Amino acid sequence: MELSATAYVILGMVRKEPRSGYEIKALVDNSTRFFWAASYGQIYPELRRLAEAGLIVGSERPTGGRKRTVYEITADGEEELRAWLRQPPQVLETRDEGLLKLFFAGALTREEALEILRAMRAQRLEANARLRAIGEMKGEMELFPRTVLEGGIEITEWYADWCERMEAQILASPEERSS
Amino acid sequence: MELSATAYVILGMVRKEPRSGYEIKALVDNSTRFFWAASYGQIYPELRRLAEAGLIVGSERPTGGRKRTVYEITADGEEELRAWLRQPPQVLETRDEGLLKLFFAGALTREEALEILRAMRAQRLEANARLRAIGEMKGEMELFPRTVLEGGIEITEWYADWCERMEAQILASPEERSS
DNA sequence: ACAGGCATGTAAATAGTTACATGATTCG
DNA sequence: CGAATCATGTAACTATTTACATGCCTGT
Repeated sequence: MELSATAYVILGMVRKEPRSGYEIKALVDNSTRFFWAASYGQIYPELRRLAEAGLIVGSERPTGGRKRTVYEITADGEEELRAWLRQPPQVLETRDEGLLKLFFAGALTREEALEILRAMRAQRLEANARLRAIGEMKGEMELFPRTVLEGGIEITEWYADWCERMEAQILASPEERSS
Repeated sequence: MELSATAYVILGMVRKEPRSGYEIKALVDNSTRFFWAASYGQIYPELRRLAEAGLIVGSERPTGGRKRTVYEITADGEEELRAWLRQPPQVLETRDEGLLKLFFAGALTREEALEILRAMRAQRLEANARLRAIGEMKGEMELFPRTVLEGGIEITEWYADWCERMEAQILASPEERSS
């Protein structure tokens, strides 16, 4: 079958209750997006493919007169999801423009380099605040989503702190010849 | 001009000394790949584009009879690189299949869920070992690359530790109803 | 002689984002 | 009434990976 990881995000999101594409997108944006994002351009076509493969089924559930299709997982879909969850995780990729810039910061003055660390710190603090807000918004959460959320809160905090420490460290080190 | 971040990786890599596409790829794989990867399929076409734009210049430097083109940065290229480095970093994305699986681990037995954490821990420890090996391989490094490398070592350690803590925590918590 | 590394490149496929289009409903 | 949100979708683009092809050079 060979589904993409994004397909499994969808399977996971409709496992507990039927959801529309729009709802899935909103859920992703408040949860997995920090380690696995998905856009409408992926979600809607993927919903169609999963329905064709018989892993989910759609049904019309209009809200008032507004057209709306919700999808729920089938027994095949649940089995497929579980089989995937049992495989050891492979993908682990990061695109971090801040670290990349810091890596090349020898081409800048020290003050400009410190600016990168400050911007990075602000990024982490912002992510941290958003994660905390999500935690407060939702009342009680299930064990695993909560664990992951709290991990996100901890790691963004750690990272912000690292930026602060490195700022101090670089400030204390002698300015190197840039070329 | 609108260059991709990957173009700046190349500019940064040829800033100090002329490099071939092959060397750039090897450098990336030993440094930025942990936060910004690049494949041959990106590097070679990008080298051509950058040369056309006058940001780098290529020259033939065969090794023995083996054809080899090395590229070095131009004054325009340096200015372009520095201008980019001064812009606040934007992109910050992660694709972490482990966290994604952990997020949905409620569909598994607790033992299977713990397996995910163990696999994640192994992933971080492996990354940590590779980073340490890189640090030992290279003798003395410049301030910023070294800072970034040490940050990578610290964070992979922190993460491996988190996995361990979470394993213990989940083991201690009562098994929830999976549906 | 052969394996492994050096070196360059491309085609095809996959993944993913962005921008746009459309239209209904709800709330102030 | 107008703005925001609900809702679905697609086209175009950009990014990126994978697999393949080619061939030389070095060391065993």
